[in-house]
Amino acid sequence: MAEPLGDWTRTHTCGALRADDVGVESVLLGWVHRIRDLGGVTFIDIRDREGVTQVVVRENEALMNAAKRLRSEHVVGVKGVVQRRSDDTVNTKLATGEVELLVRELRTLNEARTPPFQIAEDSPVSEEVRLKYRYLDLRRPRLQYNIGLRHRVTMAVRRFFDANGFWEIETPILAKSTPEGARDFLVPSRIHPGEFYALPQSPQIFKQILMISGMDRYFQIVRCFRDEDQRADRQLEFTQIDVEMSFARPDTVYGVIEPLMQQIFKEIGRDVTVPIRRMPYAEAIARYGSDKPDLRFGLAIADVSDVFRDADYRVFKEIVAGGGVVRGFAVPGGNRYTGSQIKALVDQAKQMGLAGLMWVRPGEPPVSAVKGLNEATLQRALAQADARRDDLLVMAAGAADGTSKLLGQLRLVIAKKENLVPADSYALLWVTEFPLLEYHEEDGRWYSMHHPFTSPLDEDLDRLESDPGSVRAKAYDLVLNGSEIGGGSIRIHDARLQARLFRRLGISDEEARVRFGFFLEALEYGTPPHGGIALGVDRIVATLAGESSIREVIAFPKTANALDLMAGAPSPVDARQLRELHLKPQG
RNA sequence: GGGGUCGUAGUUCAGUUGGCUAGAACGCCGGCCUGUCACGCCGGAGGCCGCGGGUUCGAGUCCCGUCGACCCCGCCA
Repeated sequence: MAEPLGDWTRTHTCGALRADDVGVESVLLGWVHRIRDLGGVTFIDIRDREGVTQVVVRENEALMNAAKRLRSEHVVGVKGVVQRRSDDTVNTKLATGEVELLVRELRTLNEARTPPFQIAEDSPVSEEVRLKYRYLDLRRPRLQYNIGLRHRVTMAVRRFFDANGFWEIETPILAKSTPEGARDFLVPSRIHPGEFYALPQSPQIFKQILMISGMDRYFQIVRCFRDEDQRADRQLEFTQIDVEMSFARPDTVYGVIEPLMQQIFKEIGRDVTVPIRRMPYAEAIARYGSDKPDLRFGLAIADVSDVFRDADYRVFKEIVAGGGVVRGFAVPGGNRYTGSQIKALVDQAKQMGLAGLMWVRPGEPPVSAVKGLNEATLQRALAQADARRDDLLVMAAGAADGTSKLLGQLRLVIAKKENLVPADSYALLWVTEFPLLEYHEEDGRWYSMHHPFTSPLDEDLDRLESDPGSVRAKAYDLVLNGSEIGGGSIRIHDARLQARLFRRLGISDEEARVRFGFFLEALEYGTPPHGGIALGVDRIVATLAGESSIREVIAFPKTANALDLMAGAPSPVDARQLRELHLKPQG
């Protein structure tokens, strides 16, 4: 039976009491964490967000009876006196473990049904059950920590930007659809039949306009929406730290974001060394087969094409002669692999799409999968790939980017399988000089790799029409442990260049006007050079929390199937609502 | 859109080749216990084996469909 709180005021949280408080009268309010009923004495652990405190009920029959009726997760208030625990009963696992509260009054403020899973521990529970009872899961230590960490990170971000002259400015959630890019979430307009707002995929155009508006330095911790399929690191709605600066070069952006990352990592007690390493996109692809290389471990890919240009191995020789490459990397400790282990590796590679995987085992003489290769060739390959005595060199041949990308995937698989990823380590990296454009075979046109407002590198600009694939952009990604946690660019601030780029993208002047007319017009009213970046809060916090899914750092996430299992969204709506919005169900 | 893993007490799981009267641990309920802190001890309740079909003398187990969770590919300017 629930009792009123009455005139009780909380004097301490459940994480507050210390030896200094002995003798103090205290009121604690919280949930029943655990009960240990020993017959003549009952210990109750009371929990709130700040911690757990042990309270003791004894000697008072009415209190003892009341305590008997308590169950896990009931909400209680206790009033009593703080007393020191005897030396042999101090609990060093609790921050409050030197003291306990001797209860004089007990109020059951609310009862609780038996929860579907244990709250007091992070015992394993299926994600389905956890998501349905998210409010209970959020009480457990793991999510309490994660959500608290997220709060500390976003607060650190706000403090940082405020201290550095940035204004937090809100941009519309009901925005205009820009079909380029991800699928938009559409919101039907009641007032304008047949017309729609779109939820922002990012506030890109608005923040650029804010630069035109002379806001100079902007940031926003902002929700973005993309109606695409989910992943462990992707939700329909996610949160970005959106940043834009006037008069910025890439270095200006790095110079702001690097100390920001230092502040963020401080929240988990980690230092970040600045400047953060930088690597051009082309190198990332060649050496790691990825535009977001995980640099917590080695296994860098080496090009050994030269070794095979004239070697007695027709397959590789012909590939190299045809403009292809031979690339590979050394697997640390791979020299001790048994034949079946190597076969498993080769099978793995084939499954991932490599035509074949050649291997060389160092030794005197080296042993190779391919017969007829002379020792000198093998030694040269081993040396070129920097393979050590106990390594195993694996190589593949084919087109440069494709081969590296597949080797890059193999690299990740092997690193994971061989435990080569150091626990508790963080590797930050700027990937720079992304290509401006990429060609899509399906419709035979060029698309922006980042977005159509990205500025080309000045020195590549004259190839925009003649060799668009070779034009690099003033675009950069921030990579943490092989995960893309941010991306940005210097923008085009010249209306003529912007129009030229739209033409390159096959967007007619007419089409550009319909889609971005207001923005193109704005560009003509004195746009400062500007640029910025957007960082993924969910991914950053997940990595800092050691979580592999961003669902663990979002209070109310959706499932991979885009459902909110707790609230039951999405759901059908009344016919009346549809009518007001001028919508008709299909079929 | 495609591929993979999974679905059995409240929870996490076990359940050989089809033979089950479906088990364990934790949780839950009752009792005992005056220094526990994952308290301990004794006892008890609890199952549409996700759902719908099929094969079979017989299905938790095999087959088909479906729903749901997770992972991956496509997709994510």
